[in-house]
Amino acid sequence: MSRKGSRTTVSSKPDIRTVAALAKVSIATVSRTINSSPAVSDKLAQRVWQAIEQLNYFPNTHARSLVSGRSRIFGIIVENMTNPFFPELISSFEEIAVANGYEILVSSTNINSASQLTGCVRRMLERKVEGVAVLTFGSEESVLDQLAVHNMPIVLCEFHVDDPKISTILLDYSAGIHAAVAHLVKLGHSRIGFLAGPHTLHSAITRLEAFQQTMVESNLEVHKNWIIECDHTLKGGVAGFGKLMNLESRPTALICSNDMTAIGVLRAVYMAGLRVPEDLSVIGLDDIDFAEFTLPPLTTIRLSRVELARAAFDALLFQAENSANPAAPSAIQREFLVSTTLVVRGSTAPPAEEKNLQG
Amino acid sequence: MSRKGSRTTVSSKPDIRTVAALAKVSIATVSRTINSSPAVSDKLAQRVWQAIEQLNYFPNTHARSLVSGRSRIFGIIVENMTNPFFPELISSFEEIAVANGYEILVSSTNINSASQLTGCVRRMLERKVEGVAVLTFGSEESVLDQLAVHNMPIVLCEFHVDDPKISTILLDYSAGIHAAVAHLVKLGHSRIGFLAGPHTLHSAITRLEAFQQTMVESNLEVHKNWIIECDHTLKGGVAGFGKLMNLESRPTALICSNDMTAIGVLRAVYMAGLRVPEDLSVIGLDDIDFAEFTLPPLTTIRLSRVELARAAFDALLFQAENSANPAAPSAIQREFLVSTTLVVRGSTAPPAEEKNLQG
DNA sequence: ATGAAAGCGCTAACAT
DNA sequence: ATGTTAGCGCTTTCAT
Repeated sequence: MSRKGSRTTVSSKPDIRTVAALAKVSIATVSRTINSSPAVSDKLAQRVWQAIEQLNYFPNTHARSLVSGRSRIFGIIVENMTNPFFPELISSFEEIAVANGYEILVSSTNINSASQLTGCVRRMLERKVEGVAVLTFGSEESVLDQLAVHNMPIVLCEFHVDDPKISTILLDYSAGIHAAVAHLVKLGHSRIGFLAGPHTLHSAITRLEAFQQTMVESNLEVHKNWIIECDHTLKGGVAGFGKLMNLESRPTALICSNDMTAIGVLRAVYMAGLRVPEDLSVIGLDDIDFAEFTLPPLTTIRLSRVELARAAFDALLFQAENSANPAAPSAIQREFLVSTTLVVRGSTAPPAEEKNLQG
Repeated sequence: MSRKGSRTTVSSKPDIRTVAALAKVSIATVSRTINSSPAVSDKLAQRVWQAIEQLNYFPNTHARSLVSGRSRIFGIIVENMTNPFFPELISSFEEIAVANGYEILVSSTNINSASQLTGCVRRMLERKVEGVAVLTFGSEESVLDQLAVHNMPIVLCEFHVDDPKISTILLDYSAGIHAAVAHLVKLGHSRIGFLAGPHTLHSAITRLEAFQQTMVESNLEVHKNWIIECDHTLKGGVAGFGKLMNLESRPTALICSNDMTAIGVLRAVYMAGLRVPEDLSVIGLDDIDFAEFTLPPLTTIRLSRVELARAAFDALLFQAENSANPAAPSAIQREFLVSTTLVVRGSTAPPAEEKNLQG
């Protein structure tokens, strides 16, 4: 037993045998105690816990995983960390996972790069994750194929896959977009444009379609020129607004496929010498933390990260428990719904009476 | 039941024995091949790789970790995911780690909550991480003690700890802050304020001290009233500017302890009906991705996430290799330096007095 | 209710 | 250069 400075060092790492010896029980009893098996008497359990505490013992998860076949790790794949939506989502997912005794393995590599994708899948497989949340919002075909081959439980957004191991989270964009359009109409807008996400992204298409349908239902005209494909980035928003400025006839309000695009628009409007919301009303989608602090504060359609993370985790946990327990045979929940709500802030106002964008 | 009797089907997950059987070699040869041991003949190695590919085999990291004592996981602890600096930092760290065959275990729990802290340390210990990067920038005493007890290799920022297992990353704030002050002076400013971070944070104090020293060196007066303690958040920036507005005599330029504070100031200035940079020049610190897209684009002192992540990873890897290899005895690098540079954008300009401004 | 013992899939010592 | 074998620390039958 050595001592170093003021800090006492643990002599050597205790294992389950050390604990068993100190508690004067078998290692099986220690294992049962750790795993809260009801088959341990209070008396022994207490002795074991005391020994564990005294030795500062932590079970080795690698050994546990190896023998039990359960790693207690979920993978989570996102495309792009530069959009704060994803860190926020991961953070929520992590919190829920940890609260449930799970660890997460994050992969944020570019899904469209074949080599990176293979590496990402490989990491998941090697670490023996029990399931993967593919939160790339619709650019996941390739990763899906690779994972599905290995019979991996998966949860993804937007669309259904006919595989009992794959669950789906449906995002109710319509509700939020409907509220957004209604909000604009109430303010007096009828000339409403939409800055869409990349058409290669399922979710971007779904959002656009929800907008179009809402417009039709609201008896509002959808100008083709006012629907512009952007790429869900700040720069994309700037570029999208640029295209709009080149038009002769322009909308008085703009709904953006995500907040990053909307924030880019905010900036581009400012650089153009115009003002939000006086000259143009802008609505985002996501409600990232920053949205509250833009100039002006962004009116946006909230897509709850917590709800989404919860749904993803539940889906995966159901699958994992199901796989682990042969008793529970089939009918597990494989579809989850996440709602959206409008959050009104300062980037929307009635349209200018006299002048509009062509001031 | 016999050990591996009916394990002939390709459908069930292949293990090292399956590969060995198919390649007609021993499992040791398979293991050596996987680990690129030079002691395997090309001929056998090729047979093994072929079998691996054919079977779609992935080694089980839990088994590897268990027997080798090397988990190939590094922990990373950050305080607060709402500041984009940290996701960006984690992302860089992850990329470097993965490129080097490591996985990362992120913990973003609140370090000041004792229970959360214990949980976080426990996770690191249970998953047997080989080292932990404590990137909380100076509020880490408690986590440090808990980890150090377990003789865990650690890397942290700002300050030295007299422990061979603990490495330090020194951040050269002075360089960047010096450049920032020089930039302001050149523009004609002499009335420069500083929105500091929380005084409980080592890095915040270091930043403030660097500012004060730079001011003295530049023969500029440091007004006590112009040094305001904020909390490194957007809201903190808003509040900090509010305090400044209550002063009779105000600075014409403001350096903020981080970008979030600066962005908060940008917003508060706008809400107060004033303008950046005409009425107030603002400089941030970090250069988060968003800084380029604020209104106006933020002049800021860049603290490279990539450099920082690289330093943290290297420090940990040195320690891990050192621990694993008894041959390499002592003198490993335990100090790393990360530089800062000024990035001039649109939030700085000559002070109003020097310009011919209308109204 | 408790313990003894058999591995989980792999690496590393030791043999050859 | 290749194979044999003994565990890594734990969970889980199977006995008792």
